[in-house]
Amino acid sequence: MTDPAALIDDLDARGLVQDCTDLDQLRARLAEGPTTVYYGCDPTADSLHVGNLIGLLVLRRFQDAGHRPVALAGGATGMVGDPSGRSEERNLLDEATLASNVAAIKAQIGRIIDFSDQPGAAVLVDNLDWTREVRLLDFLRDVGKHVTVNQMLARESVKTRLQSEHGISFTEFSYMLLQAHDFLWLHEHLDVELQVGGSDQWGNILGGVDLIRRVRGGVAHGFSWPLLTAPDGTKLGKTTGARIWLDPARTSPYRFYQHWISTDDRQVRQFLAQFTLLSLPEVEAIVAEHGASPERRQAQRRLAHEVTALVHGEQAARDAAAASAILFGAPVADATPAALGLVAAEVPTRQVTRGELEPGLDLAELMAHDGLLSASKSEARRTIVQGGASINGVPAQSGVSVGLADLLHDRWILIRRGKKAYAMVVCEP
RNA sequence: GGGUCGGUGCCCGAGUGGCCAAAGGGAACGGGCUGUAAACCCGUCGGCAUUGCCUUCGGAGGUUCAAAUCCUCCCCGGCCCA
Repeated sequence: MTDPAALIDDLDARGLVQDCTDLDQLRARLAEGPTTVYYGCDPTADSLHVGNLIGLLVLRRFQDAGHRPVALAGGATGMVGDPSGRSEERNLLDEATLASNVAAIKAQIGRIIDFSDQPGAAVLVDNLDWTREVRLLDFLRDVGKHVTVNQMLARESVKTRLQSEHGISFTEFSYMLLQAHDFLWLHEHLDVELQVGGSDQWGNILGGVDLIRRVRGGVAHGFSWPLLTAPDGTKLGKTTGARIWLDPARTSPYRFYQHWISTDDRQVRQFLAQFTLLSLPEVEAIVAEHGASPERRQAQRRLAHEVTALVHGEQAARDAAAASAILFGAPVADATPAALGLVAAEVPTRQVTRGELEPGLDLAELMAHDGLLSASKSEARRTIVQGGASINGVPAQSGVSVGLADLLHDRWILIRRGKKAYAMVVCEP
């Protein structure tokens, strides 16, 4: 992508531009030469999730186009809590938790963006570094004076919360000022001229753009991409537990891969464009091929491979694909030891000894153990009663146990719940 | 600070002394149909246990044979007033 202006067109064509301060002005600025872009995420957990992946990939696209990305881990803003997209006040995290979260997140960001020591190399910052020492009076005078409460109240996220019975604390209300201050600081110290974020961040981004103009008389840009939606276009219930994490300890590469495999036809083009680094012509070719025979799920397979490789590496993506082929393909009983070993590495496992297996282990007990496949024993039992559980591919009856006789190749037992959830019992010889 | 309304299961929300593990909706989960899809249909949806038992309705006490429902105090929030 040698033509700098092409970057914006590319982002636009990928459906990544929802709002922009001034698209033409931004194009013109990018045409002048390399700039510095920033994207931030708050360390609310010890891992990022796929929602953050879009932002990291946008930074990556800028980096690939010759610009310098700044990734911000919000050690300070995380202490306050962003009210955007939230119907209720957040629980505050303590400083130690936040610090370890920031460390974990930094590692994940490093896998998507290149921080190596080269000209124009990416920078990773933590806003706690410059926010911790800010004194309250200075902040009120230097930042607060430039913003009217009238504007702040007009914010959609604030309005919603004002109308809700939970209200909004001053802490969260102040969040937008902190983020605006971040942009200002980055503008002054790292020459950041552009902030990007999901559309829920649009108000916060504009706050920073305004602040920079008022305080420095400087020009800064911002744009946002649309938030992920459900296949039918409705809002995604993001508070539900269905989050897909980048941390392999939270979401195994196999589960991660499967998440993308399950993509709805209606969204597969969008996801290929937004979650992979494939060129748009490639994406269109894949989509066209998929359209010709959707039942083959070629687009989903490619999507799953690309994203898994980006986050977990090429080998992990291949292993996940191989494991999927076994679990959704040939009868389990025919699987080779090598294949089963691969599966065992990709799905949740339970180690047992021959001694434990000898008298037989209750299936429901096994499925519920440490949440292996079910949240509770009752839930596991229900699944079994409903015919949703199987041992080595054979539907399980209520009350059955697994024992030494079930071992495949004298080592493994494959348990399935429903159509997609697998776990492996591993018996060390 | 005063008045007033409210805090129910993952979420929303009914319930105002026993028939309440608690209506209804959403989410989620299992089955059917399929393409590891969508839509649709059926079922499940606090926990443990083979009729049953245990823990839940902001928190702590109390009244009662019996409380999510009544009383007291406390915590949290909305609205109005100051």
